[in-house]
Amino acid sequence: MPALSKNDQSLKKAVEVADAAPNRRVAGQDPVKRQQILDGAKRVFLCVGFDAASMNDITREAGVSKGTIYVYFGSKEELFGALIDRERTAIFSSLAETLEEEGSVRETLTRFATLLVTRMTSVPVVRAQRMVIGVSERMPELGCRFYDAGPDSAKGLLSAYFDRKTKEGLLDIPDTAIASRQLFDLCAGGLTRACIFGVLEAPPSEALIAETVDSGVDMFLARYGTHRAD
Amino acid sequence: MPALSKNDQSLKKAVEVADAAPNRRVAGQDPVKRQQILDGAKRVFLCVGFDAASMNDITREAGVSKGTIYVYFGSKEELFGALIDRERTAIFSSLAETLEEEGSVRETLTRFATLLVTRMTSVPVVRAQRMVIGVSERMPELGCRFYDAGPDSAKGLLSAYFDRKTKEGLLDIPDTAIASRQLFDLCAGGLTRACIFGVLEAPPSEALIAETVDSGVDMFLARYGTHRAD
Amino acid sequence: MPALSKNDQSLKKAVEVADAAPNRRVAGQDPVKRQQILDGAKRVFLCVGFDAASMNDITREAGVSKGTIYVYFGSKEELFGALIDRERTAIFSSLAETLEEEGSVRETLTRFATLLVTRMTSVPVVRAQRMVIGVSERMPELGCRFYDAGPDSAKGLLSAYFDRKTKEGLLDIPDTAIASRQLFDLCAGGLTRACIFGVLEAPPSEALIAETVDSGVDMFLARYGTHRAD
Amino acid sequence: MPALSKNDQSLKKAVEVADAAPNRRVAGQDPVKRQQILDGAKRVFLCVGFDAASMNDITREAGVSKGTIYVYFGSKEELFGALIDRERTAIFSSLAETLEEEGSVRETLTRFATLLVTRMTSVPVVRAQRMVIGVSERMPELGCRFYDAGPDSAKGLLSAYFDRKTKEGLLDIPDTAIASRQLFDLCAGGLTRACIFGVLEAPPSEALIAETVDSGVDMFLARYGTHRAD
DNA sequence: TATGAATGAGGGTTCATTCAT
DNA sequence: CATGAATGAACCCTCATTCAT
Repeated sequence: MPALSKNDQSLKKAVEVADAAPNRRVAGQDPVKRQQILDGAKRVFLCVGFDAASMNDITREAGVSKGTIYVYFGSKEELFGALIDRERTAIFSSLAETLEEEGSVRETLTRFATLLVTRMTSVPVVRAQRMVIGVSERMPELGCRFYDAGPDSAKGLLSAYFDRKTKEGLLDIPDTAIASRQLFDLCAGGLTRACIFGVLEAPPSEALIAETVDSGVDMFLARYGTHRAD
Repeated sequence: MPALSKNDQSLKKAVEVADAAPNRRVAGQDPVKRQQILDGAKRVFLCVGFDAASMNDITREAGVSKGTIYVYFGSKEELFGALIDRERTAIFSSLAETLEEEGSVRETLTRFATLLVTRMTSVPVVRAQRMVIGVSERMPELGCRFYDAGPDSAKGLLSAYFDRKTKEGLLDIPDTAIASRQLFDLCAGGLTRACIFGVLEAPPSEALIAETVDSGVDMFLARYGTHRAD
Repeated sequence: MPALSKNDQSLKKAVEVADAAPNRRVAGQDPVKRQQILDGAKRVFLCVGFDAASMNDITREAGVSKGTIYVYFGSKEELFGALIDRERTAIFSSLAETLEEEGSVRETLTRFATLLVTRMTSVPVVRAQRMVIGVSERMPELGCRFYDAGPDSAKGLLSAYFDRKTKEGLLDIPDTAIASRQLFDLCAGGLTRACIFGVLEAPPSEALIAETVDSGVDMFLARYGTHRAD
Repeated sequence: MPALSKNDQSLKKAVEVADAAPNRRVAGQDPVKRQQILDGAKRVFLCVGFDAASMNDITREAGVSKGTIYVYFGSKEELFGALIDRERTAIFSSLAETLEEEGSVRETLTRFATLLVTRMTSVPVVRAQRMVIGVSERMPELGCRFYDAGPDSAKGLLSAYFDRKTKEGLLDIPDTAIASRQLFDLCAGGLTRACIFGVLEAPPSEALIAETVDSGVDMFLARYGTHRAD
């Protein structure tokens, strides 16, 4: 069918252009190649850390030449920073939704904390945190960026939620900033730290996460909950 | 000339013995030299981190030769591990005493937690943690050793204290292992993490520590305290 | 079919010609583009020298693409050689005229030598000489070309002038080739060498040039001048 | 026999110390190894110039490891500078003596200039000059050092000689600094420049040197000689 | 036994050249 | 035909480790 066929082609072309078609060449601007490099870098950095990772390894793993990497990223540090930014975004995305869904305060906090700790203790996230920490002496802004947009943003979401629930009379929290940090520390802090130090070789089991989160939420509500929290 | 010759030899030996201090020298067994090497290594590692520290720097700082270091420590990694073991011991020493001193449960926990977080967030300890984490991908057992004998041992002390106070009726804790981890996370976890990521450029102020610890102990006692806890 | 085919070809050619602006485009034959490349190369080479100049810099400075440069010049070395040839021509052009103008032998030689040494010691010419010398181990023919068409051609002009003046009885020169080299060395050699070695950071002042040239011409005429030379 | 045996050993030790025995190890202080490195560097630098010479090539040519080179010389530039200093010293040594020997002014100047030009146009000296010139844009002090201690020192010797002979009435030179530069330029300048540019592929023949020097001295004495100069 | 000079693989980065577009 | 993104060898230099003394 000619007409449709024509439309199909137009559509395809439009999509390609929208996708920044792989054949369009602008130095250091091809997003596919950029992701390819970041993927290779991720595999190498996650395995051995920043210092022990060599640009040669990344070259091999990413399947691009060394020169190409330097077109997209000015230095090893810049490449690392871009990688961390990308990963951090993925880690902490879509946490907010869990606070919007219906349910009691206990249910909501449990749901939120469970998702948070599951992510924070996943293998790649643990490795990412290790790396960021490992270089934070030399690249301090990287640690800040990771922390601010990561744990801190999670706490920001919580604070807003606490404000809301305090107004509704379901919680009674004098300082929501402190409270959100406490919930974070209680539920996610310990397991994350255990993973980061390598004490837990694998991510914690669902049961362990549940136990930890439940204990944490118990304690949190014992302190801040009103009789209507459950 | 016999007499003179004998004197010469005696003199020489005496000098050697004097030089050798009271210790018998067996390869890699002189504890003074071992400490000397570790002291030098500490200065260098803390300043620049594991990867950036060169054995030449350590050699210079320790005042011993390269070969000697390799007699005492088989590799750079082994040296680093030995250093971390020594430092960890120092960091968590004498915490137990704070639980033995008199005072209410609240006072005791506040005292313990304040000392703990002060140590955990001191500059050298933060650096040590960063380094351990940074290399834990390559040296996994190092992180475990640090964690087990560090945070975990602190929790062990707490658990024993909680058992005692639960028996005395001052606390009501169903699972003291969980409770000790919770207290640790509430009081020390957040500030330590902030330091490790470099968000806090300097150790937290006494006021911030006090606020954090007080909030944590408040919450802890809201959950586990009996009417007799204060 | 001939007719149609012919038309097709004509059409195609017409389009090509239209596209190609007034110049016929044959690979590497557009003299304007060639000069454009050489101009860019000159700026870069003079600034940083042969080895430190990157083809990327030249590309940027010349405003043409990398591939285009390689169409016009087979390699970096070839490009450099072409540049030097062009510059050399400019450096030693219009020297001949100074020998044609009227004036005594002393005046003429002084005029000629002053112009010569001024040019030889100008910043770009000094840099060009340095570069040629610096690569002459790797590109021996380049040095020859520069020398033959440069200093040597100047000497050629002088020789002819000496022949003329000897016939006129104003000079008495048994070997004009030797004499022209001597005048060159006396007047231009020393200052040029000082500039090339960097002992003179800037080109010599007019006064220094005058002094040098005057001393040189003095000596020259003391040897070769007749009583009628002045 | 004890006594003799003892003497033998002492003697051996003394000799070792005097020779700076190859086995005496002080980092970067073994003069034999230092010369070995310089010899290797000389071969490589002279062949391809500064930029094109790679430290790996020098490593191979010198028969020492890369690390060792960097113990003796902090960088490629420092190594190059040391090499040039060594060569320059050798080039211009023992020129002074030729001015002390007996003979007429003409004979003395001819002797001095012949030796000077022979050295300046020898293959290694030509190559050394090329290298120094090639890098003088980036290492200006190197060119100065070479020039000052080289050509300039030769001119210094000449000036002193001219002063002496002027006092003796054999020469009549108003400005001996200018005169010495003139003699240098007349006799050595042209041939040296021809060699440096590669126009003369091999050092000039003895005949060519003699012709050049004779013409130069002729002219020099025509200008500055008194009737008693020969 | 303690020393430290020597090793050489490997570090991050640059750049002349090529070739698909 | 012009373009410039991609290549990858080669650059200078560092440093964990060894071993002759």
